[in-house]
Amino acid sequence: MSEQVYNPHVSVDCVVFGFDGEQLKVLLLERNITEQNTEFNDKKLPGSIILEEEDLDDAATRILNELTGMRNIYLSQFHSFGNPARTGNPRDVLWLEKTTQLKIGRIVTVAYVALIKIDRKLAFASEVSKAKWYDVKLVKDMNLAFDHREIILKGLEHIRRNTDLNPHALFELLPRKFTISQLRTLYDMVHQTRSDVRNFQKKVAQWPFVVMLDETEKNVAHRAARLYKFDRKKINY
Amino acid sequence: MSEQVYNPHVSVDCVVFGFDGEQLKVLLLERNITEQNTEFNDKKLPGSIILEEEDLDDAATRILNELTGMRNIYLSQFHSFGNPARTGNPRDVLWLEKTTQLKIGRIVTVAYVALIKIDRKLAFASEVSKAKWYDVKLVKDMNLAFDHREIILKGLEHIRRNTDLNPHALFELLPRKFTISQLRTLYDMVHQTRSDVRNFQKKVAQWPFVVMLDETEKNVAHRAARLYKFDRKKINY
DNA sequence: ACAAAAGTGTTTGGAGTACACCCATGA
DNA sequence: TCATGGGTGTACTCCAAACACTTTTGT
Repeated sequence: MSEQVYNPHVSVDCVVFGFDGEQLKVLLLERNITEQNTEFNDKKLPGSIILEEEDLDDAATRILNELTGMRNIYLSQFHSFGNPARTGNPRDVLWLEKTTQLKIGRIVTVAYVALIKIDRKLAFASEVSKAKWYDVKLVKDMNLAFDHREIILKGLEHIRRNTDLNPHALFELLPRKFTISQLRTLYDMVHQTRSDVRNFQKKVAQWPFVVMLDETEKNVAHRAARLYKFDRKKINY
Repeated sequence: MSEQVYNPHVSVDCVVFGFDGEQLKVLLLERNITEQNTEFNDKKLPGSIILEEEDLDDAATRILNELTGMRNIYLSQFHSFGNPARTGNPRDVLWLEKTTQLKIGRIVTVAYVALIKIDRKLAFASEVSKAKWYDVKLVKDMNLAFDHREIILKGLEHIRRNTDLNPHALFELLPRKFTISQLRTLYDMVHQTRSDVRNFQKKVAQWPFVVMLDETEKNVAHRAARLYKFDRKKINY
């Protein structure tokens, strides 16, 4: 394996979405900066400058693996951000130079969306910084590094458009066995709609890739819901 | 205005589409390289490394303006390409270093799609290289620099998906006054379909932004078709 | 008068939407 | 038995698709 030389001109950021059964969440890292004896806290997207010999998709995969310990995550590139002003905040640049030990000028970042099952216990093996899930609705009022707010919002837009055309992507966010109402809640969350229970059942019934299991929920204080699974092989192209 | 310093790590490439009434075309530059007394010819996308203080969208706008003399071109970023192997051909790197006078390593390129009316006389003011329209169907068998074939094909995919959702973009490609059958030919070209004449008329009739004019074609050897125009203000959001 | 493309209606099936009640389970 | 969410059917509307003949114009 060759030496790990970084390329300090291009980075990759990942907008990692999860779903806890009720809300759409995004995974962010805490950043604590000590400046002249005062502490400053904000959040940032998981991301990194790329390696000199690394493809962009590989960089995104690496970042997610370093952060969560997972492989085979749904990833898709959605936009690049290169406004020179995005590295215009001296706090961000100083922090970067400290953590990377490199001289940092302008950085163009390529942003990816990742969808993961929130129930998998994440091995947050990583760094000093801790990863936590935040409700996407809170993003617009959070303190975020660089232009990460803009990136998150554009990532959201991207999955909305995208799951319109391929509903399959949604299943990356659900547990392996799920109920129709979990699916409906998620669907409505991303599409910003409130769909009718009966009509939604009909819609799902004609998705061949949603298959009914011979199982129901356990230990719920009401009628137990039927469980379903997603079968990728049954997608019709 | 500040000095024009280039950033040799990031470039922008534009996949410029046009429509001649029958075929979908892409605008390419000829590249002639003399190597050890033999000439080598191929084509490339209009593109350039970015300026140190330039946003990505601005770079795309600049490139198109330098090439065509036009402003207000429909432009949309669609993907970034960063495989280290994309600058793996020594011919490409030597050519770049010669034309830019810079030491070139790896370059990540951000690709844009542009749609223009082929009937506007392009002021191909530019460079030594000449721009010409090529049928997109020929792209897969052409000699292209870098990974430009891949970029063009991905750009095509992008406009297909995109004009599904906003048919408006199509009108960027048509002359100001057009017939329904020109619109239909174009529509079928991008969607790879053959739509029915009558059904298509009905579809268009309920697009408020396609407005009928009190004019017909002139000098055609058959019944003259009615002309229409596109009215951007009548788009319903 | 002929060649060439323009323009025009009707029918059918499938998908989306609106809407209200009974069912199963645990507490 | 009650509270909580699960699960089901019908009627209407709208859109997409299939399909063939007459009209206009130039040569």
